[in-house]
Amino acid sequence: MLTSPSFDRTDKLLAWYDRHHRILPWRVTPTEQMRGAKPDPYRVWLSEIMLQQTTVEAVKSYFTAFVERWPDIEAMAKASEDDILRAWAGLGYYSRARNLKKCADLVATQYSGKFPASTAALKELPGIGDYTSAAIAAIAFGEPAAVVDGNVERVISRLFAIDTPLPAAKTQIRALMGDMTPPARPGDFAQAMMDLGATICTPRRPACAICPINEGCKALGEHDPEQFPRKAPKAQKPVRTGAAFIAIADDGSILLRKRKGEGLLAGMTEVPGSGWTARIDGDASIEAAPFPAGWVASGVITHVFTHFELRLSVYSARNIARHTAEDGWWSAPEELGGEALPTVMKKAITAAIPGAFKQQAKRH
DNA sequence: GAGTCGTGGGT
DNA sequence: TACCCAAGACT
Repeated sequence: MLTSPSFDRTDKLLAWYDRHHRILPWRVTPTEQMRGAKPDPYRVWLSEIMLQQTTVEAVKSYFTAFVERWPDIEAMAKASEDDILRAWAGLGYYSRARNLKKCADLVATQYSGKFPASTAALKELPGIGDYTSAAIAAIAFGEPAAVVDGNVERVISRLFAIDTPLPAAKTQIRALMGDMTPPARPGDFAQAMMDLGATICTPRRPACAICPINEGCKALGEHDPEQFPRKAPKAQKPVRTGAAFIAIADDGSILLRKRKGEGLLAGMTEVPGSGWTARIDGDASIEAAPFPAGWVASGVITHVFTHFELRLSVYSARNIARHTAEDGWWSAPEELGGEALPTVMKKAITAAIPGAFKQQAKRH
């Protein structure tokens, strides 16, 4: 008799997930769910925001620290945005942290501390778009939503050998994902597709021989799976220059200030510098100094952002009197690690003060 | 649809 | 080395 290929695939993938799912701090395993445990919408939401364009390994320690400090939405709503930004520092894409706080406030006040359960309502919340709304609805609330992230795009574009390049193919991919998603266990199915993409159907050298749904994979049968998904070539990134000034007081404190606006690194902490942007070079010379002092060239650091590369000339001066600074604040050496300093700023400070940030060993 | 928005790891 | 890429959202 005829069997439905899509049902076969869905069934096989769920069976594979039951045996081979990754163990992750935010995940409730199939076994735990069978014993009655349910995913906490707050933890699902927090993990999904952190995971946007960010590797699982990078997220783990941040997620653990966040849920320890803010165990529920009410706790996070009580926190200040600056507290959130300090805890988020280093994870990147800082608008996520600002939207995290906005969303926590909204859910706490407008939804009585309970996340709305549908993709449509979730998508209205700040920082929650097509992917995240579907992921939360499927994982936390059992809605059979089509969860499409980069992994799913890759898996489906290979299964069906989709020649349309991304992102134009996204509508078609979402429809196909919707067809495959089962009414039962939609959250596990979504996570199964993502685990498959992360561990088997990888961007390069996919392990097709051990793929649980390799049967009927069009890319495997007729093409080179590695050639999917098709993507438009990306533009090269320009190189920008600028200057950063490390003003050091007699007790070792460093002068910091807060970045304004809503764009790059908005709301984060920085050292004084020239006004570089993604599009415009800043003054890389000592003339950009915030005030006269015995500035000494302390090297040039390079930092690569998503769409441009920044070369910062770093200058430092010691024994600066505190009243010299007109704005900002002085941060003592032992407080520096707790500031909302993005990585590019930590690099600049380290160029002038090699021991400023003692790296703590990561446990694996 | 195309830009903007971080960072670290892998090849 | 110089790329590529990772559970995208927002404008």
